[in-house]
Amino acid sequence: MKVLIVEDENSIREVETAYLSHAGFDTVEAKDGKEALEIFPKHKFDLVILDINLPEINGIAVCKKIRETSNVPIIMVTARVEDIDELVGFECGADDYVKKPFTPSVLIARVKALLKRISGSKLENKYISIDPEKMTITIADQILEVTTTEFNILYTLMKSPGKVFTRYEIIDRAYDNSFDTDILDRTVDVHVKNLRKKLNVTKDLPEFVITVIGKGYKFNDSL
Amino acid sequence: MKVLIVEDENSIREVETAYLSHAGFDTVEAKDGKEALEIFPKHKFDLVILDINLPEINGIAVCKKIRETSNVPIIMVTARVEDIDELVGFECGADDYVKKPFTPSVLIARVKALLKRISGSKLENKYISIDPEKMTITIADQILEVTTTEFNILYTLMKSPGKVFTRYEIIDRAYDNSFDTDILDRTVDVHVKNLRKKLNVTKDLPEFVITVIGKGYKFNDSL
DNA sequence: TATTTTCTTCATCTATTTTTCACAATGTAG
DNA sequence: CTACATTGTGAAAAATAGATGAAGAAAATA
Repeated sequence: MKVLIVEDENSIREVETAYLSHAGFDTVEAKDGKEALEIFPKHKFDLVILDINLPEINGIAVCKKIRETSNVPIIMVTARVEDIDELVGFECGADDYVKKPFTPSVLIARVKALLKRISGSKLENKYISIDPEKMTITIADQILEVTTTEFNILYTLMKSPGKVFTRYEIIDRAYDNSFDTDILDRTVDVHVKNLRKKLNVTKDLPEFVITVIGKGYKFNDSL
Repeated sequence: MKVLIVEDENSIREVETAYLSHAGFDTVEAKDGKEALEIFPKHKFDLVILDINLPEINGIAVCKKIRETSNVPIIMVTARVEDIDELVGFECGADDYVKKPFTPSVLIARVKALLKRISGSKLENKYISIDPEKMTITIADQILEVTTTEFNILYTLMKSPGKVFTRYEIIDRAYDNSFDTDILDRTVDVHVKNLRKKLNVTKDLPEFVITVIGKGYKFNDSL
């Protein structure tokens, strides 16, 4: 788990880094908005912690800029409560707000909570919506009934649209860490077949699960 | 996997070497920047760990010098957080930064993470972009459909632009380590032919895969 | 325990890819 | 320029990979 910490005050930034590292996160620091935007595309961050009052480019602008290319979870940090009030009304795309001063444990708690929230959150596009909490798949206003395995496979693929998963990767992720699975990779084919049949509720639907011959499957990322 | 460790303090260098060796890496040590630049071209390193504060030639200069001839992954190490801040903004070409003091396990984790990140990362230039994760090739905003073998061949060549690969080297690398392949080398010609046809999406494109008569093929490195 | 549902395996069919081959085209050395 | 070697190419054959239906095993439910 990689976190980008954007904060101009050295002391605060170091504390944030120290605690997040200690909590097992990989951290990268940026001391102003310009630097943050330079660093951001060079890594694959799972979360961004962003101070609002930054020199040069302020946090809100950084947040909007990041949102142009990424849905990475963002936590905004500020000393002024008024900022938070404004921000919440004012759509900047952040996922959570934390008020300074905060204790490190509060920050860690918020980070973990956000990651958990995001990781289990709905995924949707124009055609399909999938809700892991309710374990439902909705297409064209129809709620589909799929099995747990089918759901997990679709959810795995859909979390990273376009990324090609091998059959073994799919087994690893869609089955609850059951490491000793000596399941044949061909089993995935059968689940995909059944899933496709269920997803195909109306005509004119695009192909959701795409076969990548010689590799595995991916979720259609051109939707 | 061969790692070059550049660090002037004996005790730290020894610890780094010990842990990396234990983790299965082949290590070579250099105790200053001058030595590093002498040793570097003599081996084929998969990664470089580079201290910033070195006598004579500092780490940043070493990094830039290495970058003139190689894209080897580089991890910069420093005791001063300010260094990292500066560096990240300041393009020196390193791929990751680690703050001293670090525990050995942190170093190993970063090394592994970096190698993983690099190994599966996108390659691109002005004309073409190739994404191993999505297994896609993009030219002039068009996503091409190529087979697994074609993709692997292009990816192999593109990872080392300008380097000439014999047909057998291509077979070795583009096929999943299936050593006992008794495939004719001319098969590569056919794949290259088909690949070229697919890459040729618009006019005015440069030649991507170049024939080196009597040797093999290389990726055009003048793009 | 009986019943139902889900999961896995297997055999078969179909689609796609990979390889080979023969010949054309091109490059190279004398 | 000729003769030889190497590469390009289209098409057929061979090999591989994926889709599918069905059946038994396993798991969940009643």
